[in-house]
Amino acid sequence: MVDGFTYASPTLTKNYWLTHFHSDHYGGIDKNWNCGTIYCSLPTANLVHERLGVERTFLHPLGLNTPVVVESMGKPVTVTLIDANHCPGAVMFLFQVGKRSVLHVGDFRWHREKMLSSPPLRALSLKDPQLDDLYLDTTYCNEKYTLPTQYDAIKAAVEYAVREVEHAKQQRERLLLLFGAYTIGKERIYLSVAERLGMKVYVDSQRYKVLAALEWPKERLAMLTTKKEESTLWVVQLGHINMKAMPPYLYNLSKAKNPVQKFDRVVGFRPTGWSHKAGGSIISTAKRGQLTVHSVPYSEHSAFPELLDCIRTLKPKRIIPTVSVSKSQQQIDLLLRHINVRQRTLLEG
DNA sequence: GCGATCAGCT
DNA sequence: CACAGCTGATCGC
Repeated sequence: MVDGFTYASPTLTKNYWLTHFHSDHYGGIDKNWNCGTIYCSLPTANLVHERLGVERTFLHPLGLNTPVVVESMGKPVTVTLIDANHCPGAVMFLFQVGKRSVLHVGDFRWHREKMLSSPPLRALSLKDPQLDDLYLDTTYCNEKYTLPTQYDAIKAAVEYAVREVEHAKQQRERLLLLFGAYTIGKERIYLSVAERLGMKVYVDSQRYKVLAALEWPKERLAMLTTKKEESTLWVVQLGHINMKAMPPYLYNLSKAKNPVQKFDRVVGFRPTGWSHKAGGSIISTAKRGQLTVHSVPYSEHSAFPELLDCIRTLKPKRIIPTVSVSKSQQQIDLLLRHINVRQRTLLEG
């Protein structure tokens, strides 16, 4: 049972698998969990314990790229965790039972070089026949979802941030940079900007606790501060990066009766794959008075061309979509149609 | 007044 | 609309 905790029951199975710590995947886990062992990565296990109150005895963290054997329903199952290139701690599960192999990607952003650097996955890509079942993150399973690489999206965001800071310096403006993020996810974009600008990153104490649970190297954790005065680069929830929620950030947010203006301009960065328009520049910008919002098409899900490369590489016998399951058949048809068109083109060419 | 659950919103 | 939540209303205690 992968990411299916709302269906959990002690009679069903004792082995549960959690791909990553996002609420739509861990739903069903709470502090009273007692249905069996939850296997996951170490960062995910830390968060399930600290944020959801599950006892460590129920949590079984596993390392990456190292096959382990778990007894399930009287049969030995070999399982390998592979980095999913999604949020911190996110993994894919490769299950092998006898001759049968199943890959559940959880949520993932396919990256050919990164993923084939995992020995078990590279071995799988070289075998023939390869994979029986592929449980696929079909979030962007449509031709219209072509996204820039994460590298290019981050590069664009860094350039915009540098330009904003230089402009503010010339104008002697007090500038606040805001970066939207989920509970976990979207860290690379604000860490890259902070590194380039030589700034610390302000996070509130709750977010600091979460990020401190991710087993980061200490130099990366040391880029963070929980004191607002120590940085003008702040991380806030994604829902605050809009014209309605940003005005309060111009002012002192304390409970003081008379708010004191602290900044002349607030510039928010909104990292989301949904904002992307084909053609034109990578980042789109909206301005109103002292507020600016830069939408950055930075995604932690695979774009459509990446999904095609994934299935061409792994050649699964069967694909099972895990996102917007109501249109699952159309999603598979679309993938297969593109694969077939490409194969025909190659043959004719 | 508290937590759990759910509709509504972004 | 999707994702990954957050806010506010309602319910049970």
